[in-house]
Amino acid sequence: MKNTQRRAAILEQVTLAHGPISAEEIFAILRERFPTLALSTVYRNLERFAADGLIDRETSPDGVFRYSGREGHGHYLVCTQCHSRIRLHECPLSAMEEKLEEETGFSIDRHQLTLYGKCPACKKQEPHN
Amino acid sequence: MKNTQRRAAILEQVTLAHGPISAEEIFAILRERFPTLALSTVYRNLERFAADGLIDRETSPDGVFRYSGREGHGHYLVCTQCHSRIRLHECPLSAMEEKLEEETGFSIDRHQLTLYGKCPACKKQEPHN
DNA sequence: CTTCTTGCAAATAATTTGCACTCCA
DNA sequence: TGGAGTGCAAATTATTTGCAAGAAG
Repeated sequence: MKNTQRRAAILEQVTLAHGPISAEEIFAILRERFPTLALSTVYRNLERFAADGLIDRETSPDGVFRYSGREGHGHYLVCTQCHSRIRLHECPLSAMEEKLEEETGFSIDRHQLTLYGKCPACKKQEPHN
Repeated sequence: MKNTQRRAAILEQVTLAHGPISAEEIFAILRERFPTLALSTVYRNLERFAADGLIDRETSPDGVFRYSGREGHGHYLVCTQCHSRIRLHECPLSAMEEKLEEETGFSIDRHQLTLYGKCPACKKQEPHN
């Protein structure tokens, strides 16, 4: 894997991002620094990183791929209205996984958990209940 | 909401399905019974059902929307190789959710949890480790 | 009848791919 | 220099939408 400026910049954005980030979002950010950057380059690198296990890929509820760094496997609580996000620090699943592996014979290698709801600010805005 | 044959058949497939099922999959099944059925009709009805809370929509790891009936909120353990699926009967999150609502002020209304790994059969097939 | 549904075809949106050119090792 | 990396445009795939015709209440 060669080391190019764009490749490094893409990976940097993933790890810099506050939470899971999409190819388009990275593209928008890096376009300023690299005016000729192609969206396909972003996709190709992200897929590469994910295949090599450098980053994680997940699908957000709107059906878009989002990538996140591996600085600690994280789960999120996201607001369905304003998309604000809070990272959860505990992962209640590690324990459960072992038990499941025994019960089912599967070998589990990853899981995705995301919780959806309304953040305090958005709750206030709609008293239509 | 009017009651049409196709609408009923689509909903039936969702509830009949073993696990989360896609629009294309439903379309393929129902095409035999309704040769003129349009894929857009399947999508429109599924979206309608989901909006009305009749069924749940989630995104599978390949980025495709999959719909599932609400006969018991369920989580799955799916094989990344053969896509076989096992439904988990316990949901370790209800307890956690309450605590999180207090801590964060969010009101949580749904969550998605899926575990990925290799099923026993597929593990055997690849001793390339 | 009158409105909700549907089929069909065309429009979007996200992602992937082919190919010629560029740049790092 | 030689192959990995990139830009660009075109191809795919999943999903959505407009509109005229069909069926349900």
